[in-house]
Amino acid sequence: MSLRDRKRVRTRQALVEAATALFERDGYDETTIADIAAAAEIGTRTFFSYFPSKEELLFPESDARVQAAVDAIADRRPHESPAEVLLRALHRVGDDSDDLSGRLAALRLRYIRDIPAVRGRALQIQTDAQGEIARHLAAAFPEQLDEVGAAALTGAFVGAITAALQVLLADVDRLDDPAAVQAAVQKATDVALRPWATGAP
Amino acid sequence: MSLRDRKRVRTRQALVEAATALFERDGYDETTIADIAAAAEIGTRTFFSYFPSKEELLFPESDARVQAAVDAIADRRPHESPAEVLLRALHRVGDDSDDLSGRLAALRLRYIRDIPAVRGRALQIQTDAQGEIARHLAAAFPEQLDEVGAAALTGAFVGAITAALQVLLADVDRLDDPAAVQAAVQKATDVALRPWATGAP
DNA sequence: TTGCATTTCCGCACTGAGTGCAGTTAACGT
DNA sequence: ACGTTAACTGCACTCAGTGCGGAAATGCAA
Repeated sequence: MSLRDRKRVRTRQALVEAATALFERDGYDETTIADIAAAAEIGTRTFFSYFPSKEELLFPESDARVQAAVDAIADRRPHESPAEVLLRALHRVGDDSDDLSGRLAALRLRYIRDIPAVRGRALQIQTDAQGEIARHLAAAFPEQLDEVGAAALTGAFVGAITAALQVLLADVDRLDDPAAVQAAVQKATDVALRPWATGAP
Repeated sequence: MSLRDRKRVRTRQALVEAATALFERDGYDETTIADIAAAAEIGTRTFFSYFPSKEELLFPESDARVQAAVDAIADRRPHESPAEVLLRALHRVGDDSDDLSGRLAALRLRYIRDIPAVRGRALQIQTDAQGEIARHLAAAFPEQLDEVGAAALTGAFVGAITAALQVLLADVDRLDDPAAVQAAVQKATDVALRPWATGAP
């Protein structure tokens, strides 16, 4: 890894940290990109060569989570059903929960609730990830699933979990308490997947 | 209904029509709010007292569809299960398909696919509608569903249909052909709900 | 019709996100 | 050490969206 690359990674990291601190101190809307860039000691214009928009600062590693799910699908054992594999994949994403502690994650949860632009972006990312997972799932089970069926199955699981989680998190006032959030995630998956737990299709 | 109110409705309508025409002619990004306001013969500033943002022009009656679903839930027959009622409600939303013809609807579908800001807003609206429907469903079946369970059920259905539809619409190049779109919607619901069709929970 | 209150309209000035361009700086490979 | 390539950054710009204050239109009562 070259000096250039290392520097780039370091600057990117600095931007996320600066943004986290400023968001915590002043709030999302009150923090401008110019502020963040200044705090990370780069020019305002340069910010946009690291992140295409302000919202993206809150989702710095969304690719890695998708990758984890895709890997989980690839690791399937020969006798597993599509639903079982998908469940394992989604579980692995949820377990990526060093992400649930962390100040940025707490901010993210709060802003997904409170700030429309962030919620919109989060939903987009989720939809895209869902599509990617569905594509891999279909590829892994060519006999049992076509693209549409895989999308429907994935959409049902993700939709159920997300919707349940949204209700549960609405009541959590301390979004920076990892235990509370983790408990909500646990309960959401339990409730959402109960219908499948008995007689899985 | 007073003159004031009638005028307001007329102006709102004029804005949607002007926007539709300009979007069709020049494209979404190339059309500015100033253009639209000018075409509807109001000041640029006044636009924002009719719509809070440019995206909103594409969703001028999202409330009505939610209301249709809520009404469908209220109309339940005594023996119906939550899933059955929900299915009927979602079906009624899908059948609101004078919306599938219409130039605005075609633009909406295209832009949901192609323009991130519009996709984000569409997902937000869907999520909110989903939550509203789930709340009413829970209220209609207090013995069988709590808020979380209702959200999960609704999320599963909507998620499945939406995901299936997205795959199917990706292949439709003529989004302004109501028959093709209607067929995709039909197939999406069929595929998505097949797992429930047999042994419904 | 007149007069007054309320609502709507709309110009102005402003902030902040995001882009294109062009010049400079810094890292890279040789 | 030197030319090449990529990154940095200031500048000028467009556009979305907001706050404010005055002007115009509408509603209502006398």
